[in-house]
Amino acid sequence: MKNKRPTLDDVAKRAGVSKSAAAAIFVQKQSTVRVSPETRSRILLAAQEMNYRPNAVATSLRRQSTNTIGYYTGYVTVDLRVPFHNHLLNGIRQACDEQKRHLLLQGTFPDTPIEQIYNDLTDGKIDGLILHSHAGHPILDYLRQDRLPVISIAEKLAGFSAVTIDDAGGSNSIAEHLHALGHRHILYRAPGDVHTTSQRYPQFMTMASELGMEVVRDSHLGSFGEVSAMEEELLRSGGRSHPTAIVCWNDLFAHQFMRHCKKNGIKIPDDLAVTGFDGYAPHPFFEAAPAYELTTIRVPWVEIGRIAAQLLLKQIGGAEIPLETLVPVEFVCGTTS
Amino acid sequence: MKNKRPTLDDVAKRAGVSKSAAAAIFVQKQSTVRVSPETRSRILLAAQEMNYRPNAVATSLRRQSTNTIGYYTGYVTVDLRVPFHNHLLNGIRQACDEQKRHLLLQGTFPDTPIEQIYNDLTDGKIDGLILHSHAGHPILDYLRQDRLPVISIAEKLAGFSAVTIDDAGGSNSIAEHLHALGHRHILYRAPGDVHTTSQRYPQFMTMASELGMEVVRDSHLGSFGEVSAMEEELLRSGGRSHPTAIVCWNDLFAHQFMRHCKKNGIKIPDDLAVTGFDGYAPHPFFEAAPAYELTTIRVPWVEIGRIAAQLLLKQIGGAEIPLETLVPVEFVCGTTS
DNA sequence: TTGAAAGCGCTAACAC
DNA sequence: GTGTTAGCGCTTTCAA
Repeated sequence: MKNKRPTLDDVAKRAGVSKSAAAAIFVQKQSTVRVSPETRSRILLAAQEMNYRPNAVATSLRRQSTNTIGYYTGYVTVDLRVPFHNHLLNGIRQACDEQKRHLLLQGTFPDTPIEQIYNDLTDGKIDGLILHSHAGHPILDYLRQDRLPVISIAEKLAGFSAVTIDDAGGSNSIAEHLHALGHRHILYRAPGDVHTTSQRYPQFMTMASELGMEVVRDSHLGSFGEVSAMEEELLRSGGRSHPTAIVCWNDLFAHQFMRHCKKNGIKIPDDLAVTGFDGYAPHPFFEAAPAYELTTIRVPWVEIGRIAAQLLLKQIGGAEIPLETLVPVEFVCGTTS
Repeated sequence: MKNKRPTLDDVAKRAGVSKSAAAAIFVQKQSTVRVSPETRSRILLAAQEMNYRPNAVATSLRRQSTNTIGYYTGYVTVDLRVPFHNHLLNGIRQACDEQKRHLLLQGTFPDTPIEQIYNDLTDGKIDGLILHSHAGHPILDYLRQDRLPVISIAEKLAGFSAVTIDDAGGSNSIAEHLHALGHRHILYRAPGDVHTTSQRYPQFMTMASELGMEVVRDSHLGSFGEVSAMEEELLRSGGRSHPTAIVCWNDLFAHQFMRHCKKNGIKIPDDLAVTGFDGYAPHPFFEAAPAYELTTIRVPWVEIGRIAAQLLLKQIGGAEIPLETLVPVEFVCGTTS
């Protein structure tokens, strides 16, 4: 039973027809070749008897396309347990499902040389790439040399179309919200080196200044938002410019901070208000209710993944797609402010 | 810049050598063909000048293997936001990374006809499959006809190797734990139609009986573990056989139940003890602390994914692998019992 | 050490 | 309508 798999040739021979007659029946798109109903059923019978199924790799080689798209992040290796990745990839998958495409997660670790990554991305296994990276990342120059369709997530990158989110609008909402609550001294928690903050922080600063709030930025944090010595210091000192609200560039940093507060008996929002950014909607059924309902900006990452994949597939199909597609965000008032 | 990509032929021509000489240099495994150092560098130079990279699809066709494995679940469509899926897939990815393989998530939705799924799974795009399904699922018969290497997750399935978890041991631990706490009347929450419970429930029953506990099973639940009318009834009635502990076949059902308790003012664990099963370890940095620390059985799904992928890759490599690999679980005492 | 040639399994243009 | 044929880009055997 487990012999070599039959090829189109085998089927054609058994049905007593030529390869092209048989091919015409299995080819997705309408072939120019016409087959009489009688021949057709003879071929189908033969195929069934032999348990024939077309070989996708041969088809891909011939057609120069694989019906598969890829995802690459230039930040870290993909850990699917991280909400950002699983939400985004879930959206990408949805779009793939709808359009009967496949999603390839290439194997790469942090120390894979860039040429190797470039190779893997452009060696023909995928028809297009969803890219989560930032200006200056070495993969960009490589990809620009290539003809592989690419769409960027969350960041505009010269030479590629992008799906971006309304970081500015979200930052404004938070500034206005805190101002309305009477906060005047803010601590902004963000890493020094991550590019996403480059959108969120300046806008928040601008809006906060306009509203007459003072902002201190702490960028000496652990890469997962652990509380720094400077922060501890600032929180201890009870002076005039003691911050009353902690604005975090993302939810993770907010949760890290709240963990610290819990340990140290700091009451939220009575002693300090805390806000985040990203607002991964918990899965309606599968997630436990979080301990705090964070005030945050909800970014619809699932939807963003879907939109990006849909646009990419259009582009692969030869259509022009807009250079930027801005996805709106939503202010969510929780119990931490 | 963005011309057609050069082929091996192009490189060979430019270097003034034959295709096979050039091939010998790019082929992964040691070729029988030997090339002089001088020729070699001439070829490499030409390749570099033309920005040549081998076409993976052509290689796959020729080699009849793709360095890619797939994942299919026969239960529901893959929602990556569900901890079970993202933990398992994360483990699979880890193994793929380590061995420089790729992971393909095929596009399928619930109503895709089974033949279509079978086709997608066995049309040559993947070298092997990680399967999460149950006895009686129609895909099994199809896959058995094929030569595609398959490894099953969490369930023994005739004809395939499996990575299983110690459901029995975990169930025993819970029974003993509750017994030690003095519980004698238990409500067991499980769906009627899911096969995972077939391992957990009978074992729990056996152990509970041995210990002299009484168990009522409620299987008339919503598919996400919503509380049923019978359960409400049972909880209201305060008779002798009123359950004092609720054992859930998985964490999800436990969380659903606790949500109900919270709404109805039922105190845990004072009024009722609750236990789960699966215990997805929260990601150390990226997840908010859950509202309750559930007493549960921790199943190392990430590790299971890794082990399954490693075994599958061995099998693809031609090695014999054990028919069953049992992964131990760990009792975790939380604050809900 | 190098080159020629035969496929892997399929598609599509073209001739009958 | 149906069959023939030339590749897609690569690997590998075999002969030179």
